Amino acid sequence: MKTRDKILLSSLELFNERGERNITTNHIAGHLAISPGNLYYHFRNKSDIIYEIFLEYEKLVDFYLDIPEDRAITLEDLTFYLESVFDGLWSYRFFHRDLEYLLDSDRRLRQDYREFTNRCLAAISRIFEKLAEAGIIQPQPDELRSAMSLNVWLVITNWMAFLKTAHALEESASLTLNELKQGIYQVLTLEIPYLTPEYRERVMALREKYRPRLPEAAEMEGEALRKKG
Amino acid sequence: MKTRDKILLSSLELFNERGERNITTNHIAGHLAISPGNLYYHFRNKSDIIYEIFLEYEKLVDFYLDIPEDRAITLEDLTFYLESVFDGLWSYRFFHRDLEYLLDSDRRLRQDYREFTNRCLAAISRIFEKLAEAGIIQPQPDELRSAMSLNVWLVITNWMAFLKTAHALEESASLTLNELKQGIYQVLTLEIPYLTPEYRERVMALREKYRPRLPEAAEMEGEALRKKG
DNA sequence: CTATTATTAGAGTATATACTCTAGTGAGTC
DNA sequence: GACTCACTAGAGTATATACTCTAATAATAG
Repeated sequence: MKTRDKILLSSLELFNERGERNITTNHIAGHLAISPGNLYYHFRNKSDIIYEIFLEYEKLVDFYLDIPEDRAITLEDLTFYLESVFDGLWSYRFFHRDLEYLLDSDRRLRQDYREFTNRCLAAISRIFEKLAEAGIIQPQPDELRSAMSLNVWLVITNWMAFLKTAHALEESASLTLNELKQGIYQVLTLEIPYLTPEYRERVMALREKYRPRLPEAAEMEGEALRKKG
Repeated sequence: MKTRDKILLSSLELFNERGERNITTNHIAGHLAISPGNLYYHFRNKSDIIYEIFLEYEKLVDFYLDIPEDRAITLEDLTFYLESVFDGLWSYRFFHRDLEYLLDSDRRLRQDYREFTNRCLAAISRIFEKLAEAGIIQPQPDELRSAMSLNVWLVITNWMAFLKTAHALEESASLTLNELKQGIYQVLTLEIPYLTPEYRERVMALREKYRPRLPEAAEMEGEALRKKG
C-alpha cells in the first residue's frame, strides 16, 4: 500500500480512537513509523488529511443514499439506508465529534459539508416521500416532511455524542457499532405515528430489533453465555 | 467584582465566542489584563474553570426544569420550559461544542454531566406526562414516552451544531439567540402527531411563531426596516 | 504597628505542535 | 553509467500552551 494511503488510513483509525484533537501529525507519523517530513511530503498539512478523509466519507454516504427513482421503496430499502448511514457514521466517527472546529479551520470543508448536509436532508425527505408512495407511512405536507427530515438528521448525527457523553459507558467500555445502531430505534420512533395500519406491525418489529438493551440485561446475558460455555 | 468571578465570566464569554479549544488560559488572563500567575492563583487549571462554569449551567437548567407536582401544566408552562432551555443553551453554548473532549479531560465533569443528562431526560419525560394529564397531548405508553423524550433531547442539544455547521450562515453572520430558538419549532414538530384535537390549533400556532425564516425573507425585512428608518 | 493572609505581577519553563529543510535512497530510463 | 524523480529520514524551528515560581503588594486581624 502506498504511503499516502497508509497515512489516510492510520489517521482515520487514530482520529476515531482518540479524537482528532488528541492526535498530532507526529502521532500519525510515529504510528506508521515514518518521519514527519515524509508525512508532510504527502500532505501539506493536517487539514488536508482531514479533508481527504471527509471526501471518502462523503462518497460513501452519497453512494448509499442514492434513492432509486424508477421503483417503489420497500421496508428492506429503509433498513438498508438506516444500517448504511450508521455504518458510515461509525467508520468516520471522529468527524462529527470535532465538526465545528474542523469546519472553522477549513473553508473548503465548511462549504462541502454544508452541501453534503443538504444532500442528506434531501435524501431523507425523498425517502419519506417514497415511503408514503409505498403506503408504509401516511403522506405528509411538504413543510412537515422537511421538518421531520431535519429531526431525523439531528437524531442520527447526535446519537453517537449522546452515547459517548450521557450513556452508562463506564471507563473501559468503549462504544460498539451495535450500540450505535440503537440509534435506528430512535429514528424509527419518530415515524411511529405516521405508519399506515398495513405496515405498522412490521415496522414496529423492525424497531424492536434495535431496542437498546439495559446494561444489566446485556451483562446477565453475557453471564448466561459464560455459564453455558 | 472579585477577580475569581471575573475570570469565570470572561472565560465563558471567550469560550462562547471563539470555542474552548481556541481560548488558552493566557488569552483569558490577557483579556482581563491580569497575569497568568494571578489566574492560576484562583484556579488550579483550565479544567477547573470549565467545571465551575458547568456547575452554573447545571444550576440554571435544574432551576428552570423544576416541574411543579402540585398543579397541572399549561401551554404557557411548556413555552417557558422551551424558552428557558434554549436560553441556557445559548448562554453556555461553548459547552456542547467541545463536550466530548471536555468530558474526556475531567472525570468529575463526566460523572456530573451524565447525571445532569439523566435529570433532563426525566424532566422532559415528566413534562410529556403532565401534558397528557392536562389533555394537551394523548397519553403514551412509558416506553414510547422515554424514546420520545430522548429524541427531544437529541434535537435540542444538536440544533445549535446544525445551525453552525450546515445552515446558510455566511462568514460574517454569527448565530443569534433568535435563530437558536427556531429549535423550538423542531421540538414542537415532534409533538404534532400526539396533540389532542382541543389543543392542536393552539400548539400549531405556537410552533408557527418559531418557524425559521428564510435568509432572504429576513434580509428583506431588514431592508424594509432600513428604508423606514 | 506587626504579623499574617490574600492577592497579584511577571518572568520563566517544560513540553507539545505543526511544519520545514536538507540530504539523501532506490527504482526505473536512456 | 549517468540521470531523473518519486519518495523518505531525521534533525531542526518557531510558536504556543499550560502551568510554576518568586517576589512583591494590598488587606486584615491582633
